[in-house]
Amino acid sequence: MCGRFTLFSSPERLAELFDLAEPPQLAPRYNIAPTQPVAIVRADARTQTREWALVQWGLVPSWAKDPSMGSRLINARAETVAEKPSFRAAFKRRRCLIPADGFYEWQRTSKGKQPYFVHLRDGSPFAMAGLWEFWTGPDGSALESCTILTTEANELMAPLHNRMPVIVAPEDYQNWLTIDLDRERERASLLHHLLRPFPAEAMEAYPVSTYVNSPRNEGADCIAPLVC
DNA sequence: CCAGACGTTGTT
DNA sequence: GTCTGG
DNA sequence: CCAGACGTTGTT
DNA sequence: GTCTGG
Repeated sequence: MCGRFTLFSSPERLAELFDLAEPPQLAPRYNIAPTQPVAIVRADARTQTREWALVQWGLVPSWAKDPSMGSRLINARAETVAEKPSFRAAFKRRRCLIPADGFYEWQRTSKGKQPYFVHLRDGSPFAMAGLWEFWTGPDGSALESCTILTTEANELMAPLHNRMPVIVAPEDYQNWLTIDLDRERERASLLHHLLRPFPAEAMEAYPVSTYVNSPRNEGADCIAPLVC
């Protein structure tokens, strides 16, 4: 699954990867946790352009009575996302990309839980597949939120965990962001095809200190290789 | 009909 | 043990 | 994901 | 909002 990740790549590099006119205003983050604000890239159907947004991690369905439901909807299974009541509306036309340059997974061992930092071999930032949603409170307050899609683990991840976030290849960004399943239902299979495990050969993982365990620890020490 | 759930993970 | 909050 | 709380009354 | 269970 994906319960923590990082985003410390330069705004210029992110603007280039996501083909955005303006670099996003983002400070480096090494321990992004559920309920915190996360940067997303989404398409504006009106203007046919991409935009950045900061939304809360943990999807709050539009029909939720209060926002507390979000803390339990930080991930959505790719296999069932099109059918689940909490996600299906967003899957049709509110998909997004969630920029990251790595994520954490905790391996369960006889000695407890060992965190690992997982990243691309070449160190590039990448995009996780996400959904976003909007919610309006009884008092008119507005909230935007998101969730990260998961799929089965690839060969690299399998020893650590049975699930991993969906990583979208750059050539698939446009389809993921812009297909409208209300108007083009036949393209659902194309979208589902994108939600496959990323190639293990392009990824790498190494153990890190349990310093990362607490969401209060936000420094670069989170990704320091564990010295035994 | 109304009430209550709506999710993922992991563990047993 | 289980739920909520970050 | 992990960390931290988990309760009521009354008083400041 | 929509579906399932009583």
